[in-house]
Amino acid sequence: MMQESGTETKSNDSVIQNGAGPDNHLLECTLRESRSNGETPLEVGAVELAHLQQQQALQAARQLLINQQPFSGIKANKRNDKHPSLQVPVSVAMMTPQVITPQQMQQILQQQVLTPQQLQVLLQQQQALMLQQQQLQEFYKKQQEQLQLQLLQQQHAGKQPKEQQQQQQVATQQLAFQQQLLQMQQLQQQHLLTLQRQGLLSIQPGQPTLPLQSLAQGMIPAELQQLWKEVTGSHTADDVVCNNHSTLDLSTTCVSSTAQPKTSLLLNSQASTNGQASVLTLKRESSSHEEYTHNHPLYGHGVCKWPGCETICEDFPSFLKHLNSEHALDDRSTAQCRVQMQVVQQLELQLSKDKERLQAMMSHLHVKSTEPKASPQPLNLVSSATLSKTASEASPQSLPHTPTTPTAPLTPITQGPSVITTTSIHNVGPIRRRYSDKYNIPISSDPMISVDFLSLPDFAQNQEFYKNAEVRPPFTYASLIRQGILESPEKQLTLNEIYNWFTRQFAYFRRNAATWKNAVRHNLSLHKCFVRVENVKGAVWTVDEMEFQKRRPQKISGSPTLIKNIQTSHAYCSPLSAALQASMAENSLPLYTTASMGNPALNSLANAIREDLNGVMEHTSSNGSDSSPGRSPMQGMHQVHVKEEPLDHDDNDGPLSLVTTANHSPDFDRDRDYEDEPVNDDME
DNA sequence: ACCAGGGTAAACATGT
DNA sequence: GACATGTTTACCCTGG
Repeated sequence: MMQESGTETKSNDSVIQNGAGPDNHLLECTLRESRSNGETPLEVGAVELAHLQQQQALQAARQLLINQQPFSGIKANKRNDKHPSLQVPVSVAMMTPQVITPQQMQQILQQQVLTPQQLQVLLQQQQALMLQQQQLQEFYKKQQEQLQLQLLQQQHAGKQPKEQQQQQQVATQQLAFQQQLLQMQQLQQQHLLTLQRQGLLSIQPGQPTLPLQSLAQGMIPAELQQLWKEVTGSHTADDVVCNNHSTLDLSTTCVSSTAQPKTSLLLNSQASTNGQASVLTLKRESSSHEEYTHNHPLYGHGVCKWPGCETICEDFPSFLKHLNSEHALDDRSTAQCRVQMQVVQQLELQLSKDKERLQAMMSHLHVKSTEPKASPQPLNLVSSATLSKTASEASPQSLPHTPTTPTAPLTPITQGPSVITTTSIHNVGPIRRRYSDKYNIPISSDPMISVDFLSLPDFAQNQEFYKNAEVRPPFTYASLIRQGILESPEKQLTLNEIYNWFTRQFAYFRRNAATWKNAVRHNLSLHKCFVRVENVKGAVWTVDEMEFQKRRPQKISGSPTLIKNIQTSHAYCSPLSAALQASMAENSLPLYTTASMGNPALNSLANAIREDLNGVMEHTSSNGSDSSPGRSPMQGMHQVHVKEEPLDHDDNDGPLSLVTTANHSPDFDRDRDYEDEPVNDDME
């Protein structure tokens, strides 16, 4: 048994590494490549860039999806280690970090300039973009396959007009989707630009390509329109007339005769390089030449950033010369500028659509983070005021050291599929006091609140977040251990299984295993609510729910905050009252059956009962011998001690039979009274 | 300042 | 002896 569990632990550890390591590895690789790209004078075409960035987004999206499942993500991570993204039919070149990589998001976090709401919105927008890109990419691939198939057919069967038409249609569709992909990419650029403009994201010196391209391609339509007016003058009116839409839909029929067709944009054709933007450039140069010398939107890394140009200019004067000569005011440049405006406009529209879609998705998923109500912040998105300290707490790197190290790096928060809701937090168990306030959990401004548990649906919902986000769960070890045990089908787990549960449910516990495992063992031994039961297979740990309830600090009546929260927070949905539990136990009901736990109605009822009793019993606990603040008022009333009878329960599979006893130790921990547990003594 | 709860580290014992 | 498991103690931090 011991050997077996030991093997399990080892394999589990390896799984942990596989689960967390490749992920980081992938991200690090992405970052590295991005940075190396920024330092490389060579450039790739926009299409290739778009493909690569879309693959990045795909990777991230896959990661998000994969991580929703406990173990599949580990395998997927392994797969990601091999960089399957490079198999896409694009030339493998340098990657420009125009997709907001997790590192960048982490950077944002570290800069502590984002409010949680902002961050949440950004993350979700990014996620939505990634997913949409994935869809487009898949569709694009299908179109590509179809095109190739038809090409083959054509080769064998000879060319026929219909097939040619079909082929053309497919090609057109493909181009359209390519354009969509490019637009998605540019949307992300704009997204990033918005971040930059808001000062939320600073671009490191090693990544000059990013801001330049973003600036070049992510201009706000209003600015472009103004620019357009300045540059084109009388042409503007024609544009408006020409537009089929009220916006800047500059179709190819509208642009001038020398205008590039739509495909030229997405294919990044080597359009002749002369354009009217140079006028503006000159205008700017005349005003503040120095200012734009190193920050010209159209110049970066010795390369002209005019769309489709990429002419190498050794220095800024040569670039200016090139700009004046090649991108002068002519129809072609005008057309290019129009196309760019159109792209920007469509990006704006796309962004608004994506926002709407995001809202719909969130409302569908009952995500509460964007609710306008007070302090609906997700757990991981702490307020900026407390970000630093919380970050150190939440950082997996900070796990081994003491909580007094606020300088620890911020946790790389991987965006999880769900967001922590305040209601569900309290369903788990006691919130770790020192973290609860930092996490800005509105409901628990009183750290002594003891709303808890037995709401596995809610808990599972939050678990989805913690499975992916390396955020330290704000629950005590005892609560987590208990949750893990109660989630097990037999309400009992071996130590190793508890370990596995931790690593499975919390990305945070996939690191520093020695630390938290020690803490788990410590808590198991320390807290009386955890009962060790030996059977043939070995020792398993169970939860003495009454003991667990006893430790709950009860200051409900004395806490105006709590009272207020109770009134305003729909009673936390699910805590099962101790009274109800006791009643169930007395009636030989399966205390921890999944049915009872998964019944929201029952949980609500239990919660109401519990709250009422808490309020009533606060001052009626007549057990004078127990003045422990950790004692629940319920215990004075019931004095029911759920205890295990190992002799009665089947060694193999049967759930533990629960009998009630009348006596128990009042203290939850420290004074663990083993006389109360003759079973264990007997067994040991 | 004190206390309690919680986290972390570590020593130690025991069993495999 | 190595390792897993379990117990215990000590120290620290946080919040009341």
